[in-house]
Amino acid sequence: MRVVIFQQRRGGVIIMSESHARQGPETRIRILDAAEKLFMEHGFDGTSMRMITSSAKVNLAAVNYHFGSKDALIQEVFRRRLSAMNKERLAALDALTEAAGGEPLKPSRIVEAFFGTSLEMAADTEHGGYTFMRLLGRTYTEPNSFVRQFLAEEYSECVERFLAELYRSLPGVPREEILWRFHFMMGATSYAIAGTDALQLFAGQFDDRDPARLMPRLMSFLLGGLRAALPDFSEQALEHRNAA
Amino acid sequence: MRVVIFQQRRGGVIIMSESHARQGPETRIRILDAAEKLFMEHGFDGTSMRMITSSAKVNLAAVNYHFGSKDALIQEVFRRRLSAMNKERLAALDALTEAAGGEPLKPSRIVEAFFGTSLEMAADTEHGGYTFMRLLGRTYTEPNSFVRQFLAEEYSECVERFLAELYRSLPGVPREEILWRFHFMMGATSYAIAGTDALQLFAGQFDDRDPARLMPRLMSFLLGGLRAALPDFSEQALEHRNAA
DNA sequence: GTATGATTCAAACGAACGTTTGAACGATAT
DNA sequence: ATATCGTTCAAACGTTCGTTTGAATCATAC
Repeated sequence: MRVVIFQQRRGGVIIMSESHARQGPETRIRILDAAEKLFMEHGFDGTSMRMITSSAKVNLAAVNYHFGSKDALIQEVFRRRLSAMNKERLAALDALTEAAGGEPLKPSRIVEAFFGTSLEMAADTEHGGYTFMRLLGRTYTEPNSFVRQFLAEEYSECVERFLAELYRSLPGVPREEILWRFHFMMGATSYAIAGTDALQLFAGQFDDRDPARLMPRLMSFLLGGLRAALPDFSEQALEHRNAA
Repeated sequence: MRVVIFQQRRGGVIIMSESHARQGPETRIRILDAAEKLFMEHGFDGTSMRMITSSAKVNLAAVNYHFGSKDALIQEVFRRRLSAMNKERLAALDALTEAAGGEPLKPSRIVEAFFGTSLEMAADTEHGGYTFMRLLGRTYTEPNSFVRQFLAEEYSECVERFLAELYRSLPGVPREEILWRFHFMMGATSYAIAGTDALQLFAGQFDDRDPARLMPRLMSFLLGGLRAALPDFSEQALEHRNAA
């Protein structure tokens, strides 16, 4: 009767390094990489254990041995990337606030620190960053997935700090509007990363997908939206809608 | 040996009206409504035939009898809504161009005609419009789904016409930039509709979800992004990224 | 009333699913 | 050499999947 403690994951790094790879790279990593790619392409339910293990060239039982279950594997796929990404974001924000010396930051700097990190990660096609960012984009829109709860916890601290800086940076703008616009910015960024196919389909002559140009393109759009004139909630808007 | 021709769907309306509803509303409609809701909540793969038929209170075999297969059901879920929505969009655009009498339209009008239609449909919680728009939002981000091909075909004509009007409306802006910004606008709108949970999670104090206010909110953001200053592709941008 | 043809129904089909099992393996420690 | 322990392996577990089947059920046409 073998008992495996899955909470060993963190300390397990030490064990792993002493251990021996029977067939090439570490099995855990191979599984995570394969799962990440397949989850991005086919979703969680559309990806079977057999697809993952055969793609990673490991035995079918390896996932349950190393991670415990399919759900636990999903969580680990997100954990290993999200934590680092949000740490990078917070570090960029810390650098900005320190350089500003107590003064409110420029909105453009805040937006660049947050969404620029997304784009940089998405530009990394060599180490799976691109794959992961597309997976992240499609996971946002899955309402009932248990991953949602996980994402919220992982994001909350980071988003709270960036929102606080945005509030300071735009003192004349109601916080509710900033919150909404932050939401819109996330949507635009998510599509910029994940939805290239969608754009390509109804626009055949579409060539310039140079990731180096995506950054200034997206930033122009985001900042234009963030600094746009405030919405008009008067009855004029209602008349306007009825007329249309 | 019973033979069922599934291509009867269109002419089938006549047959259906002569027919008799053995148990309340038409079985087809009940299935489509239940499937739409379940697909939105759990995705295509996460929704089983048994979930659909038990939710619609019909026999398990009813889906295969009326639609032929699960995939065909998925297509029909989209077809019955998408066609009407894009027709409405094109009608709105026709009304605008006619009123303008050959002159280029104002960008704000074009954006309102396209994305306003999305919001209006999403505001309809009584007839399933809201459910469908959320389903649509999550389907955009599923790369390998066969529905993607279907969506592209259904959208292409409509998007082409709106893009053409945007080009005419913004003669000084490179078409590639307009295309990208249209893409960004689709992302922001999709999140505005589908991603309310995401926003709520990391912003607990979030109250104002009044759909009547969403329209001017989103329009301000979209137009601000569309009319933003053009991106700077000079080497300055690269230096800037290295500095950050 | 009887034949017709569309629809519903309970039951079953083979295939694929996530997971478990116990033996085999291989490097390290004694 | 032998015992130990983490890992891999082939095989099987019970469950659920989408789909099919053939009989039962209904309103209509004759």
